[in-house]
Amino acid sequence: MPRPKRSARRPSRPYHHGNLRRALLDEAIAIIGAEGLSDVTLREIGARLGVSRTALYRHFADKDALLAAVATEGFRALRRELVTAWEVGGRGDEAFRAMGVAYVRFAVANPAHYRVMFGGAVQSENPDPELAAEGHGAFNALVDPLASLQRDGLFRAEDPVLMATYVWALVHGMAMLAIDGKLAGLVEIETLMQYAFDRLRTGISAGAGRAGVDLPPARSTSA
Amino acid sequence: MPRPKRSARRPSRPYHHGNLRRALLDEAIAIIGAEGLSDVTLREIGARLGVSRTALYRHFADKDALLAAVATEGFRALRRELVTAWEVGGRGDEAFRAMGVAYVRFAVANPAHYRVMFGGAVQSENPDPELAAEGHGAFNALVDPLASLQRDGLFRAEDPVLMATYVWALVHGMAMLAIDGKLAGLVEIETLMQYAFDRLRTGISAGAGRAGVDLPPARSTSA
DNA sequence: CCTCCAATGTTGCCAGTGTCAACATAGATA
DNA sequence: TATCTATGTTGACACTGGCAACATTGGAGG
Repeated sequence: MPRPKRSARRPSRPYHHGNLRRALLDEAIAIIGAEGLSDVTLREIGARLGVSRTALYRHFADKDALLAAVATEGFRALRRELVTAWEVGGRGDEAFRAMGVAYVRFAVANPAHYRVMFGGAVQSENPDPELAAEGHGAFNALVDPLASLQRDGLFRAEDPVLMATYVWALVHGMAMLAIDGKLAGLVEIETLMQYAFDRLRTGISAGAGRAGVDLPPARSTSA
Repeated sequence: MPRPKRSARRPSRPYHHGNLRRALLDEAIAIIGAEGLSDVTLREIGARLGVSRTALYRHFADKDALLAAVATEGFRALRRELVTAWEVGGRGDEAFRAMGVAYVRFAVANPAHYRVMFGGAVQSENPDPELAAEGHGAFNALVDPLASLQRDGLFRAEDPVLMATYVWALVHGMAMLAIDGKLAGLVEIETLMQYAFDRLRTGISAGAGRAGVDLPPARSTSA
């Protein structure tokens, strides 16, 4: 069922667009957010920008390169969310939980975009250094706070990269299950998060208290 | 780059195949395992079976229905792995860890198939009751042992579905990160698993011992 | 046995996709 | 001003999933 294409070319735009690369990227992200990945088609992007379908090839090697750039933008935005949560939260124990919540909420709020960031559509072939760099950046937004909490004696003093990967797997898993609708009828994602972060804390915390007994009251992550 | 198509139709096969539905399914799974999801094309499947490209439509509504069936088979196989790990492992604490290891290894061994089981290619539209049922079956292979360990007083006595979902998110997250190559240069998946299951155990166990102190020695999951 | 029909498989065709080669245009540079 | 190069366009092509119309068959009823 062919959607009615809006936005035929603006009557009098110059032959050269000026900043087409950026526009293509933004339009792709917009479509992903509004319609979904399957509606991201070179022809559709071109049509919306009033530009021909192959104009894109002057700015990206191919469609995968465009999606890699989309993914890169995603990691950049995600890192911003994480850093904000950490700093606004007070850079402590609770702020770390807030980062986890922010991570999952980002994925749930932008499911298609989040899938592009992972999902084999991209990374398998050409490694795209920019994407890798931005991905590491987002990961480090997790590692650094964690190492800091270890230094403060709040978390177990273990390889912070290993611990961060563990935490990453947990939030990524919750995000993916939520996005793919696998939690329907089981649990609300917010409920799962609160439970998971409690159990996570018990698992990695260095604090006193017997295992199986909750640590001091701590909860406030606006949920 | 068009691959050379092998297996032109066998000279004298009867017009009616006999059990084409099963053959289509197996061939799709075979291609997914050997080449990847993007090589699963109706024409390719037909060619390999020496059957026309649209024969499939007498057995599946469309390509998504075929993939849903593939996913269903995947959940069935996964559940078998889990149940085996639990029973062979002795239905105890260690057997539970073995289930986790088996889960992640299944995904890593069959990455494309595992992606079909999740990944939006399938479940979003027509719910496919068979797929849902088999998915719940695999999930219950996790819930039941967990509830059993709770009854034995080994794990915290909490909503077993909630706890199982938490565990599921963790193994799913590790599996996806590994499959998507996001762990490259960070950690080996087996190392991550061993660490994660130690921390998980500390988090959900009801046992004595101070938090932050490892529980009694327990490790043997052939890794 | 024959007849007929529903199930199964095939062929022709269509719209839609990503991509390339050849061409067009225009901003910058000499 | 002349020309060069970056940028954008047009016309193909091979490939995909899917439908409609047709072909072939095995089996059920007479």
